[in-house]
Amino acid sequence: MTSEYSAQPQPQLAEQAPARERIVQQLHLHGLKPTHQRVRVAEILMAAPTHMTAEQILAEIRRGGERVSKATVYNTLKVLAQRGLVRQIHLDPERSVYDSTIAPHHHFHDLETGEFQDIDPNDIAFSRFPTLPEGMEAEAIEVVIRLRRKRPATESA
Amino acid sequence: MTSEYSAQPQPQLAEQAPARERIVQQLHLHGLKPTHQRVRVAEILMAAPTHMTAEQILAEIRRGGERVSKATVYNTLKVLAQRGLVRQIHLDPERSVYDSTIAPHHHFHDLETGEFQDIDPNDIAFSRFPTLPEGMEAEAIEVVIRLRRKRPATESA
DNA sequence: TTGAATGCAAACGCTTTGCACTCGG
DNA sequence: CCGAGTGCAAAGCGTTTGCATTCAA
Repeated sequence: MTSEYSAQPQPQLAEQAPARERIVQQLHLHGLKPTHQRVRVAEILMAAPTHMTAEQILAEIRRGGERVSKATVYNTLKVLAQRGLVRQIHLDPERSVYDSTIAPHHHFHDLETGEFQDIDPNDIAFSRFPTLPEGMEAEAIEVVIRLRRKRPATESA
Repeated sequence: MTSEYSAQPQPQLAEQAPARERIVQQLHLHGLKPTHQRVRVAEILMAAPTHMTAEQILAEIRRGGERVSKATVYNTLKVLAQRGLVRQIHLDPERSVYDSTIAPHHHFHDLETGEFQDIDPNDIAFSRFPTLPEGMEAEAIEVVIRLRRKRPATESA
């Protein structure tokens, strides 16, 4: 039950194992000092395509007995998002969710668990699309499909 | 520069003038005691298709010199949304926005002003759509087009 | 060494809640 | 009249900020 799946449009990464080193490199490349805390945050979020809240990441780090402050997690996530290493999404009413997949894509939103799941951008195409307001361009097109458990209906035919 | 436009799929309302009375009736029909404050909130939000935050509605009521508490505006909006008279949308990172159009539709989101604008559901159609997860059904399909002012690019051709 | 990053707690902005007072039917 | 609704202020929750301390280079 690993959470590895590789359907996302990512450049084929090298191996997964020396993840920490790749993270350190990426942070460097983006002008960020790879401190212990930053590496941990990035590592947890970017290990596989997922959607996590700041609190979840905080909990995950502390679960391993390591020290981090809430502020650092929030600040780190903000910086990672600013530098384009992760993406902050605003589809949850209560909190920000960070998405490790930065390429454009869409989401299923399970209304019962609150969880998000990626939809491959190739699985959605438009046959009709609105004219954009004068002088504007689309920075992003986001489709959210809010899901509910099908009510155990009467099976007719 | 009135904000009236009627492209929305609403049942053709009677006149617009005796709005207050219609509001009072609607509140009654939904089991809500039509107090002065509730009528004002509903009136402001439901006068025309718009998107407003609780603070904007509060300000609008007070602008007319009337008394309302912030709590009442929030509570009223919550109740109106629960009863299906308005719709609460969660596409803005900082706050809830209330939408007077309850029929399913989509949104333009102006990233510079933060404003939302409705997209007629007929202006969007899918030619490819993902399979929903087993046992789930789509409660809503929301498309958000995040807009940015086109940068005054070089006019080629 | 030394500026950048961290930790802690206080501050913040939006929203909800507790409780006494008031109002609508 | 009497319970539903209101107002106010305090509490809650997610997130940010100020400042002294610590750390990576």
